[in-house]
Amino acid sequence: MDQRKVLEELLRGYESATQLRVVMNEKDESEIRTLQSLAKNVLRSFTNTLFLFDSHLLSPTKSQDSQESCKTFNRRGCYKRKRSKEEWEKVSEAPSVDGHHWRKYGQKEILKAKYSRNYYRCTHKYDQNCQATKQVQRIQENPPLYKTTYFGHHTCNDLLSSEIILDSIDSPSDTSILLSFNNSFPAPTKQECPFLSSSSSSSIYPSPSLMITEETIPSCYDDYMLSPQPTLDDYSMHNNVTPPLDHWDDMSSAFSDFDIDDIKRWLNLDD
DNA sequence: TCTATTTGACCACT
DNA sequence: AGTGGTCAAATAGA
Repeated sequence: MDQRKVLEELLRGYESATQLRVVMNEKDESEIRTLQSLAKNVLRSFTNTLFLFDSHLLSPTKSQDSQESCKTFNRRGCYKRKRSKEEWEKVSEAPSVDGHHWRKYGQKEILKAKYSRNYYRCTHKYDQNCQATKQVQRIQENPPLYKTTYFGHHTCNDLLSSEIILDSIDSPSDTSILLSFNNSFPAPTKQECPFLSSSSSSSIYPSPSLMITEETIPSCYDDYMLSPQPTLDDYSMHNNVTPPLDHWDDMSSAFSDFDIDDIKRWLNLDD
């Protein structure tokens, strides 16, 4: 599958939806409320998908082949130093909320680093043999910047990782809309995206199929992916559900890492 | 009591 | 030998 064409198509849809929104804003609001809602969902879907591409494709992934010399021991402190998993980094103003449940298992002072590095593993490491881990390190004070390095993909069945929650923003009676993913297309995946399925450990990465289904979901997951800012001070609290966004314009702030220009630049550069 | 975090120890890697 | 990744006992909190 040509990822470039997917991106270009998504960009077209995104920009069309944006224009549609502008046009609708100029009309009688009461008449087009339904259309507005639909347009919001369309635009949000494009935004979400572009966000995925932005963070997954445009951020180069270092693939680290492991040292087979690593051995597993039973004694304390013995471990496989490097796993044969992919790794990738993400730098953000806040420790990224990625929709997975992590358990901190270590903290180290790193040489020449101002801040200590925190080590996390998937909560389902043992019950579901999920090998995903991540390291979070603060790299800057003002504004706070955190570098998160992910190792391996989730193989656990984590609810938040397998479904995208896209409920309507301004219509309380609306049923939630889930954006489901399957493994139809080969594409990279990252844990920092709360809405990307990672249930497969195969080399075929999950990719959004833009299949939208309506389901009722627990309210605690409402607007999960639209959380504008995760808790900064205590990363261990990153599973908290942040308040829902009430305004359309908050969409942009919800995707601090999503840069439409980055995607456009990437498309041009690759020509 | 159960679960998550902290932290010192241990060991692989360079 | 120094550094960094992981383990697991101790501790904290719900």
